[in-house]
Amino acid sequence: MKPAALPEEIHLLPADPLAERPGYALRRAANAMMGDLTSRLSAIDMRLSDASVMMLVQDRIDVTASEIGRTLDIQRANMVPLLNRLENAQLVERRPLDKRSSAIVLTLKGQQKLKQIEQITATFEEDLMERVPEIHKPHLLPALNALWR
Amino acid sequence: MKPAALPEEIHLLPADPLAERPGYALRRAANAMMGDLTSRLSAIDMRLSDASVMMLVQDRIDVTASEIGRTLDIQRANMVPLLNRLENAQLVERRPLDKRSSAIVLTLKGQQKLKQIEQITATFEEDLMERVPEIHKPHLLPALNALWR
DNA sequence: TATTGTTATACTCTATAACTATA
DNA sequence: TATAGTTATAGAGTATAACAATA
Repeated sequence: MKPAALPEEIHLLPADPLAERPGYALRRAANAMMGDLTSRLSAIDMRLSDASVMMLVQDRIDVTASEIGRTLDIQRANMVPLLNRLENAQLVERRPLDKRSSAIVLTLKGQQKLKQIEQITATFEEDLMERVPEIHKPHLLPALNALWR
Repeated sequence: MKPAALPEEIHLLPADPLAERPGYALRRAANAMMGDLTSRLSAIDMRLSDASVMMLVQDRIDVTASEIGRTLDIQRANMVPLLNRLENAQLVERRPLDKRSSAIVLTLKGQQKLKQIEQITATFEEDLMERVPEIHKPHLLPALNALWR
């Protein structure tokens, strides 16, 4: 049985019929979100993927480039230029674990940059969730995570 | 006040701390969704953007390339190769409205293709929503639309 | 004067294949 | 034998700037 339309949808005319499609709405929402966050992070010379790597590295010890890639769904090959950029900016270091792999660790400068990243993302997430009506708010994250985890 | 954690989150250990971030979850969910749908649509030689254009054109009369672009957030310049592809595949026609703009209309073949698109997307959307726990389901679409509309 | 369609181009992100050195 | 790191490259998708013709 189809659930009844929720209050805030009733008055919306389908000027764009695609907006009723969950896949389309998901795509547009993600694009809007990424555009906004990309622009905010560019103020501190960070890309989305840079920031996600920095945040992941913080929480783990002896994490390798391959592990980061598997966790964040970034191809192993694409981790190389990404980490090179971060290393050239002296934000991370490669510390050899054995003769073929290295732990990626934040430098002091990297830890400072991470604080900026966290300020920006915290404000960003507030602004993001502020747009969502109160009734829907607690459902968004678990619904999204159900779609990919 | 922060709402209490919902039941299905309680047992989840934050193996990936980024999964608690709504922006990150939105990005991953959208990527997973797009990968799936892209692969399904490739079976009938359609891309995501092709399918969205076909579905939009169906519902409107005398819609121009520029209007489609504005509605779907596709640059005017990028509409040209897209529509050329669809026209070469004899799925749409350009019907001159005046001396500078044309209405984009589905051909008979295009209408048949659209039926295939609708079958695929309907099944896709069922599979997509099936992954979302019942309590969250009615909240997903309105929450997503609040993020970009 | 603003808009449409168009061309050409550049840039980012992502994917793939292959290679070596090591576990 | 499988995996880590790397190189090189190719492909999507998207963005920008410019132009002629027309509203």
